[in-house]
Amino acid sequence: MAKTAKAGASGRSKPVDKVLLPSAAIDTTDLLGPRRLTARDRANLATISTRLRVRAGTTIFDRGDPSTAIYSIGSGAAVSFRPLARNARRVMAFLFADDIFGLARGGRYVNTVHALTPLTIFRIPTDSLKTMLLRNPELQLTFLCKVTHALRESQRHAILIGSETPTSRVSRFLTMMEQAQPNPDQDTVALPMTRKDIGDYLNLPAAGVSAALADLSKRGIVTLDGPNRIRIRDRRQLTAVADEG
Amino acid sequence: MAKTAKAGASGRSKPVDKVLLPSAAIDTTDLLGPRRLTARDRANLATISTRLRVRAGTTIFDRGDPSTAIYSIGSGAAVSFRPLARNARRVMAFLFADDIFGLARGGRYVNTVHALTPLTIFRIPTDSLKTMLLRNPELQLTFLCKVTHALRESQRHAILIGSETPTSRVSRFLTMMEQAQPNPDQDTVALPMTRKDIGDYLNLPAAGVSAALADLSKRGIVTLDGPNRIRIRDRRQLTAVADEG
DNA sequence: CGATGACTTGACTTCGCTCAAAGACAGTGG
DNA sequence: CCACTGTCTTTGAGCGAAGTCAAGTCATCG
Repeated sequence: MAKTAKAGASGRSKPVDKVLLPSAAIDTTDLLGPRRLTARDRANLATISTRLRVRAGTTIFDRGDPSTAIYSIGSGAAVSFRPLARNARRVMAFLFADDIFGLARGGRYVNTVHALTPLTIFRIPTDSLKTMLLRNPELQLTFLCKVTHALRESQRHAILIGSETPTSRVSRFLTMMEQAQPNPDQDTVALPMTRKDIGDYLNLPAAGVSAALADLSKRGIVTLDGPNRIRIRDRRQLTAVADEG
Repeated sequence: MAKTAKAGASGRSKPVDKVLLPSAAIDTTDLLGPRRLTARDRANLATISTRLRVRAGTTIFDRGDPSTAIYSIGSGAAVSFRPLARNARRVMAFLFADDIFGLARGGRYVNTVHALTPLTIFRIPTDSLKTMLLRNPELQLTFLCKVTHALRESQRHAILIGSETPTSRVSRFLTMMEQAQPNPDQDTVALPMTRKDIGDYLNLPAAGVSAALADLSKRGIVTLDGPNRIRIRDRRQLTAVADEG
């Protein structure tokens, strides 16, 4: 390590020797590949979690609600978003089976979570979970890895938002959705969310999402089997468009 | 919980009943306030970490390098970024004292990290750390909280990038930098990075950053004590501009 | 069968990016 | 001590792309 590089703060700027005091953010760890929950872990978690069924359109919790539990998705799809000024919102993530949600700060949920489809979820009280994690370091490591993975996803999201063109963003989004929810059908991607949801995730107006999809369609890269199912025709071009944006 | 809401997928779109298979992302946990390392934790970590000093401009590691350790910053500032196509890059985070970095995937670092200033860092081999975390669940919980915090920061970053106007983005950025590196001087913010660094973080051209700062300056909201030190004149307006973008 | 909500499409307008040139320092070497 | 050089920064002009808005279509639901 420690290769040379163009000076960090040269020219006009003083080298700014040490400056700067403590902080708290992170960039982060990994420690191991994608750890899956073991059968025993699942059994343990089952003892402290309750299973719930909710209808499509339900709000699981709102940003600002007291956070007493975290949740895991058994089946279905949900959307996690943050309300912004001028009643806009930023969609932070789409959630599918095995995803965990319930990010909190200061005892309050940070994001609002909506069910996009009928959902089965597992509710795990925070304090029980904490006790269990402290008694079971292996299980805790699994959670650490899961959060780390969420961090990587969030970073991909930040990159996604920054992509130049709308078409590029949508292309990337399609490949992400395909990875997130494995093959319901080969070469086909389910979109259980509205164009506005997608737009709020990609930082695009809903009309822009439509336009980008139309663009991809005209180029023969995808076809629309109804508004909520996309068929990928040319995977190579799709990733090409995604990358060069 | 479970309030009603406008139907998730109504109108033309079929309710898309359950669909969707396993995945791995997360939204996430918190479990506790910002846990600080205890004196004993620090002592323990000291036994497996080595202290390094690096010059400004040094590359600590590149994206793709084998990841054998994670790092913690003792003092100084660094930037973590990801190279993109067309030799652009996306800055993922600016790192200051007490921040951890070294996010990896599949045994490779995900981001490149550059020293912006002279740096003292602590190198912690991954496998030693893993062993220690498994033996010390309390310490591991601290790490879990740190990663969770990093996740929150990354989500803020995603929101930041999506902010409408350049001026709004820069305003938000200034308040973030102020929080990240506590008061070197009241109402003053140090910027140990170049305009291009800031732009690559905010998804703005360097010229756009300058323009936005000039804008804030003309409005009397900030003044520039040299290019690398900003003085905040009107905190109320600053946050107002940040929010309404 | 009418109403609602989602999606699509097109025209207009504006905002921000691209590009280029000038200005300002810090460090260097004479 | 001073001029030089390279880098970073600032500023301005022109242009293109993308967001806004509104109208039209379609499917589903009551």
